Amino acid sequence: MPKESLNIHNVAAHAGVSAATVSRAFNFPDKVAPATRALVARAAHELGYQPNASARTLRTQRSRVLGVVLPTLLNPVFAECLQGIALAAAQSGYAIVPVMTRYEDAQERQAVAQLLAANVDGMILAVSNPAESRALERLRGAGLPYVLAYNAHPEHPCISVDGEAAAAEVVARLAALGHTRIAMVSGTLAASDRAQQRYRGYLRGMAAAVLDAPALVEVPFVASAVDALSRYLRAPGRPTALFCSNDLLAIRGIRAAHLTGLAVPRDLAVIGFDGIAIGQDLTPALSTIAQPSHDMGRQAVELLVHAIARGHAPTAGDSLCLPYRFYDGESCGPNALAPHPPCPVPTQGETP
Amino acid sequence: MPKESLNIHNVAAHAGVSAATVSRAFNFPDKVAPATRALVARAAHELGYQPNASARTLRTQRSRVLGVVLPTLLNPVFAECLQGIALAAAQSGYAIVPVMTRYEDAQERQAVAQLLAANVDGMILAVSNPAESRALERLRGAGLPYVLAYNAHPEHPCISVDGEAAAAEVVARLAALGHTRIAMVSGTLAASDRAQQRYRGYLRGMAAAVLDAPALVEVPFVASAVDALSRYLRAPGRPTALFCSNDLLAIRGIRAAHLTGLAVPRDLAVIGFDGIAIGQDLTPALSTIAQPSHDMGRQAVELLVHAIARGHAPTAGDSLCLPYRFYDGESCGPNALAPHPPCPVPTQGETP
DNA sequence: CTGTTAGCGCCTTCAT
DNA sequence: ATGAAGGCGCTAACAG
Repeated sequence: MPKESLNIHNVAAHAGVSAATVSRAFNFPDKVAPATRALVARAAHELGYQPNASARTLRTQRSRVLGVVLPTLLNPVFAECLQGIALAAAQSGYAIVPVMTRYEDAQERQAVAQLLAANVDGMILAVSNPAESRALERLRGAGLPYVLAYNAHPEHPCISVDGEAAAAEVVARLAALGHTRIAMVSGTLAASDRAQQRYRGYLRGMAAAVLDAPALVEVPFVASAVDALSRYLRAPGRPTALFCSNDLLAIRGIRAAHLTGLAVPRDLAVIGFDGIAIGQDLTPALSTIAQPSHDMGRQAVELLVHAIARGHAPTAGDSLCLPYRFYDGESCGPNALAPHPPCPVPTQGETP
Repeated sequence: MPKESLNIHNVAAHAGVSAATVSRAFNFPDKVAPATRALVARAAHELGYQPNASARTLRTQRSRVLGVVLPTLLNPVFAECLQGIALAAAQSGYAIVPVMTRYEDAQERQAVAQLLAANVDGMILAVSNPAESRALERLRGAGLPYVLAYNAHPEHPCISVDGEAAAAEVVARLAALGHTRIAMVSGTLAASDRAQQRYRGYLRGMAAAVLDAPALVEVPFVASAVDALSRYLRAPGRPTALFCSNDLLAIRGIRAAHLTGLAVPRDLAVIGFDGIAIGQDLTPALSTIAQPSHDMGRQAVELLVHAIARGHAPTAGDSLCLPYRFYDGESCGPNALAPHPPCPVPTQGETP
């Protein structure tokens, strides 16, 4: 028997008022006489009373809970985002219920179903592919307010960064540093619209620099990424620069370089994507495109909370494209093998 | 209007049965005739009906929600643990509500109060100091099932590892490698019983090795850890080995060493604590005491879920001390300045 | 300003 | 095996 039911009537009795007054004292303090309010407050405090959230939710149809759907917390970028979400939600008086989906569509659908049944007031989600997500369809069908994070799609409300522009900028910087053999590394491309977006940017950047783009290096299993990349770097005609679609891959790329006897950045420049905090404490410090993960979480919460307060779900028009920043770390440098000294890097640093 | 109320009566009407039967069909399928069950299932499916969690919670006094109180997700060790908790909880049919407290006691208390009001069935928490936690008092007072994670305390149910033994083992290994000036680095000691436990182990290990223990290096602010440690390593009489009370500090210690011109492990051996996944992909790969964070989360959930099913809260007697493992990475090596070649390392590798 | 009343959606005896 | 009825704790009209 973990719970002794302590309800509004107990407090009402203890304070010598009616239950309705206690309710009002909690929800609309100004609608009750100061003296009565104090009376109720004291009674509640003495008994240690807290309004029952379930009853309140049942009655008002508002739970003050936000659902959060993320691929995994094993990638710090999502952990940082969830931290931002948690803080912002707490500040707005919302609790959160996170569900991890491992980048799998089936898990995403189940997560949405579960959160729908749990009466959440809204959802924040990072899905593998918004364009063909059954989970999102279900969500729209339910008419529940939601915002995508990291994903970008014209028909959904999204908090994202312009990954394509960022990737193109990375390539431009590498090209300016004298690199010509610039390879891109990603996880399973089909599993992430973000990786696809970055790959488009990479191709665009390569075209702009009039460089041949070698085949994309797809590393399906993170556990074997170091081995796969080591093998890749040992093969003839290896690139002098690696653009990795996320920081975890970049870190493994650096490790692979070391195992292969290549010094970073002297023999191989490595640039990541995400800007996870730990990257800046590594040696070499990670060069990367930093997304404001914490802020993305915060903004997603605020968009959602405001929309809920306004009474209608966010729409694609509410989407926000947040600025990214290039962290010029130590894992990226000029091409030591270049025939000519590199020209200065372009000055553009942020999205418009 | 995000929700069209779709209740048990709608389904009952659609199926041509009573609401009670629908309820039973969902909760006790065997208590209803197979034909009726199918009828209800079809009706529910056609209407897209899902039982309302709040109403169910209100009625049954069971929410199937677990509260989780953690310091921060910015430290991967907690993110990994939460991932484990989330997976295990999902498997057991529980949702989770995490709250982050930044190592602050006031936040811990508020988190517990919030989760109590949210009607969670149980809580998993990592607090800064179980011995004098007001939050835990409150929790015991409420009689709600809970388990501590990472913390170890004789009067609470805990899932932990023997940090003291682990720390002593680290020192023994370093001593065996010829190190005599072994320093320990931690965050604010007062803010973490785990750091205190590890410090005790360090002191014990130093005494056992008949070595003088230099003063503890306390690094209160993580942001300035690299600077602080760089200064420390530049001072005369610097240690040849650093035992850091967590991996994040160890990574910063390695960075500080590089900035100071010290090679790791040649000039400075660095050992961390936690075993965060990313540590194994760094160069040098992190030597550390690995805690089974994922498993700790899983076990905490299982302990709690079983206790809830049994009907009474876990007690201190249910505590579990999980085995740790020493990851022999590349950030730790023999003392190059030692007068004699080091003896072989001890063979013990795990807790009993 | 305060009290009375009537459910929110569900589960669970108690009858049938 | 199924149905009828009451109430979990709370809030929102409506009276007074």
